Amino acid sequence: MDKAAVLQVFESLSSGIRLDVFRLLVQAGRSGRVAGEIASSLDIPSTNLSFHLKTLVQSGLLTVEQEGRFQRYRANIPLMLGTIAFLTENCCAGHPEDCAELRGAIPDVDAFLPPLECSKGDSCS
Amino acid sequence: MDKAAVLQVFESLSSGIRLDVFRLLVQAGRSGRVAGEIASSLDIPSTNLSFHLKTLVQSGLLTVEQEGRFQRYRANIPLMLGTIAFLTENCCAGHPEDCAELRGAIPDVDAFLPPLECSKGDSCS
DNA sequence: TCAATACTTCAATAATTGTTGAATAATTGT
DNA sequence: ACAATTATTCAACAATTATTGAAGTATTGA
Repeated sequence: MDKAAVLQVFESLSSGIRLDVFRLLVQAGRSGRVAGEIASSLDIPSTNLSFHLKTLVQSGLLTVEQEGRFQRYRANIPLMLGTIAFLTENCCAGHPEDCAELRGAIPDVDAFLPPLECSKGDSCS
Repeated sequence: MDKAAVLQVFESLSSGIRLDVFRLLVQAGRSGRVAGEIASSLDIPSTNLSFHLKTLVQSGLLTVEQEGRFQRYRANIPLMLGTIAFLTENCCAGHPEDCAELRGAIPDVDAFLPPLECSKGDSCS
């Protein structure tokens, strides 16, 4: 897995619609969903959904299989997890355990989030 | 960690420059790097780098700390890993082991990548 | 205090992405 | 064969993101 592949994965998850689609399909598991089901679940015009599905298939995060006149989409979870492996490669100069530890047990992530972003004009520092 | 936060993480890694910056800092570990070091390592104009660093800090993937006139950036690895936790929530309708298994041991991911994308006009099917 | 250094902000512009409706292709049931 | 269904492609347009150079802020060392 090279940089270009990883970049495609992130690009393909960097849209609210595509993130919703991927999550829906992760939850659907092996049975996946056909395009029309996705469109009605998420209330997205089919023409726009097609655009986003294409992006997700190109990155490899989704697979498609034809079923008569339906197209069945499924999530590719291993690719997702492998993307993290790429990011944590050669981790932590001299303290590789900083990554290793974390790969096993995923902690309470909220503690690592930054404070809420101050939006336009309001004086919070 | 909610959808908006996860989306920001993916948006902030969906640029080649930002992906390079994050990887550089993952490898740097606890010592991080100051902005100027990042700029010269990756050969990016400082004004453009600033733009990308801001994006990464806002998503939480990087932290900044002032050091005299320098700004020291560090990668936030737990946030990265937590993002995956979010994606694999409620996984795999009836077969949760599909995710659970994979969370522990990360497989040969290349096997899950799609065939090379055919670019404009060339007849490969 | 003054000049040099480190970095960021701003405004203009360039480049890329997302959305829509109309047209198209493929498949099924009658 | 025909009409209905499922989904995709295309071209126009809208919206968002990225890049640059000039100007600005803050810190340091002389």
